Amino acid sequence: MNDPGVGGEEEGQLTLGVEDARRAVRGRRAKVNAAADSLPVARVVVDKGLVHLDRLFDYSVPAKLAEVAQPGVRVRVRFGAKVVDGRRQGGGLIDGVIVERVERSTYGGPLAPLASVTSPEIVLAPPMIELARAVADRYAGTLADVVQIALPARHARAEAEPSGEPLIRPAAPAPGPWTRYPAGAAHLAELAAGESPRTVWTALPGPHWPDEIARAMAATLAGGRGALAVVPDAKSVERVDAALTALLGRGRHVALTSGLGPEERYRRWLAINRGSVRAVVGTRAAMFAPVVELGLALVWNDGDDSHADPNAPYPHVREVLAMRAAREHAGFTVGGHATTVEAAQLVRSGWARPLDAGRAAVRAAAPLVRTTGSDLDLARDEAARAARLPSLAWDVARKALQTGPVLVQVPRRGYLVRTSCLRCREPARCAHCSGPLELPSGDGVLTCGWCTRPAPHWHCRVCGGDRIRAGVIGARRTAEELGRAFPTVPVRTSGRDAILTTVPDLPALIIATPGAEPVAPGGYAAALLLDGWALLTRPDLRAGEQALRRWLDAASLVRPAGEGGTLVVVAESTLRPVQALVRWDPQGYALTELVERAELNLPPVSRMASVTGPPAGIADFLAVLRLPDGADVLGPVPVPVAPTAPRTPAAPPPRADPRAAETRAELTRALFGDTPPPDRRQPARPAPPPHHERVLLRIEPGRGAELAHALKAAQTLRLARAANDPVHIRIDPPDIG
DNA sequence: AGCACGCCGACT
DNA sequence: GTCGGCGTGCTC
Repeated sequence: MNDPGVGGEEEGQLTLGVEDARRAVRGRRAKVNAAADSLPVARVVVDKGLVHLDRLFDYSVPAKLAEVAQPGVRVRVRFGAKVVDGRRQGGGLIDGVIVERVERSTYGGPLAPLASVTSPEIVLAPPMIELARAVADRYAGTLADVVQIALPARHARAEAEPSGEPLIRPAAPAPGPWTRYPAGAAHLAELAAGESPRTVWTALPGPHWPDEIARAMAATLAGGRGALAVVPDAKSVERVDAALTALLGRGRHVALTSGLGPEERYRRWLAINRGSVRAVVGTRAAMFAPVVELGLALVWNDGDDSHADPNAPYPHVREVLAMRAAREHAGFTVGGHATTVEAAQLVRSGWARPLDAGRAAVRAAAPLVRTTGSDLDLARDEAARAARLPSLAWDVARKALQTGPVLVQVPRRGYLVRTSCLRCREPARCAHCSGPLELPSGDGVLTCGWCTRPAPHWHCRVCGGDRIRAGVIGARRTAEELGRAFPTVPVRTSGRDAILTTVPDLPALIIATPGAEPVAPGGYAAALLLDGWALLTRPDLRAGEQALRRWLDAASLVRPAGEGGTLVVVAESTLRPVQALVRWDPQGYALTELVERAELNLPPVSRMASVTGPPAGIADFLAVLRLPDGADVLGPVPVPVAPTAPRTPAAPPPRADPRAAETRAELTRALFGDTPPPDRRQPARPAPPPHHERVLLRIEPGRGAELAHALKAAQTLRLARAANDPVHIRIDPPDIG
């Protein structure tokens, strides 16, 4: 505790109520612990403790902290103390942030004083607190949880350094690659003029998107405002960072990635917070970067999983940035080679407008896309057969390898597959609630995974077929197999654990999983997208959308058709995502998907939430829940106890404390000799398998806030009563079949 | 979540 | 009697 904090608490002091304190001040008996003269109460969000109870705690502000204890500063407070004879006992020091200063407390009891102000740095200015509050409400979470995500750890040394003067505005950049978009230059001009356009940007295939992001940011800077871009991974941060450096030089922007150490992270974050730097590119956590006077909030590739924060309450970058843009009157862009259904909804609702290039420009930039069925039509060549490579893929690869590298995209292992129509492969859905139909291993009755209704007379709502196909993932082609098929060509792999960033423009086979594709500076001569159907039959509402996004991302690394670039996708050419790829029409796909989701009452048109926990907890939660009119309850259904689930009650502990039992045994042995008394405990019953349930809640469009509010109220009520059988709430659950 | 108060069974 | 088990409730 030799931190240069400002102390306010004397050891063993008598706690004064606010009124007492003010009387003391008035009576000119002001002692060390007298409360501040004006706004003597600080409302504090505490960092630990009441994990789920979303409350602020009031503390009195000692006079000596009156100036420094501003809203937004970090403080230390005593928490959890007991009052004995008017004296506070126990209670540890915990971290918190002052949310506001008020004249009087609504709390009935005596207030403890702020123990100290950790530093005068305002790390959570009121607008950011309001944002955190809104995000917490949107996701039925707590302010403390959101603050924890938004604030980086403090580092005293970084804080002691000056952050430098804000730099002068750069000149507006040339439109550069934006000239390929009819409205591109105008969009930059709007940003530079201080306007706040909201756009859904469908990026042309090719390597220019980092430069395009950098130019949009630079235009915003030219208009005197700040810009924030959030991208899915460190690799993408590097690309945008490089483009910004090329455009602005050094010192005008920062990159925020999780790879930074705590000191450097906090140093950069402070530079942003202090207004020294106004352009920020980063990964997920950067969504809360306190850019001064935000003029543009941009998210790239919003369909990527990494944009969903893994910490409660699981805010999504796209949603948070949209909220920020609205609150801070900033421009907003969601961009990618693909279009998510959520982005399409932003356009359809009129909240954002499309920003795209038109058919001719797309045709000029995209590779030739060809499709081939998966298992039919295997190549005649012996080695290609062994690698299960269709003849078209084989031919294209062989030819392309004469002019450059060839990318082979293989899906990762471990996709679960549910049921689909045998004829058209449309996922089988429940006629009542549109949930995914599952085929239990025991009996053969099709059952809805959401509402548990059986579907014995299912028929496909697309083609009318009535035969079910239970998906099984075929054997994955390996790099070695491909290597044998092309023995003279170097084979390199890029995947989860070893990601290649770039590969030279030389003939080589590059095997990569989705998202890990390296960039070839001159573009790949060809790309093969294998196992397309495996991506498509994943038990996920977004399977088609995700597959298309991964294909488009890979396809964007291939040379244009005019330069011989060719893409082969191994999947049924009649499937909608495949057709969307062939036509290079991500927006059309997203729009169709959106219309369908609306018809089926599925997200993001309807808002959904899941509640997971032990059956007793779910039952109690539902009993307590006052659901808004018209909301649906689907389930509950049993679910495996997820590793991410809230504190799996690890194998029920033995009834009695084993150590106590042991010492007692020792004691009896010492007292009564070596013969232990008969053990009267019940013979160990086999522990019941851990079992959770999940219930889905659904509400019509536009009423998500009501649902979140009701869920949070029920959660709060239960937690106030007892902490038994805790349940876990998640708005926008990612895995709803 | 911690942590304390408080009310029932085994040992002395 | 007294120790100590964890059920219930509070934390500014």
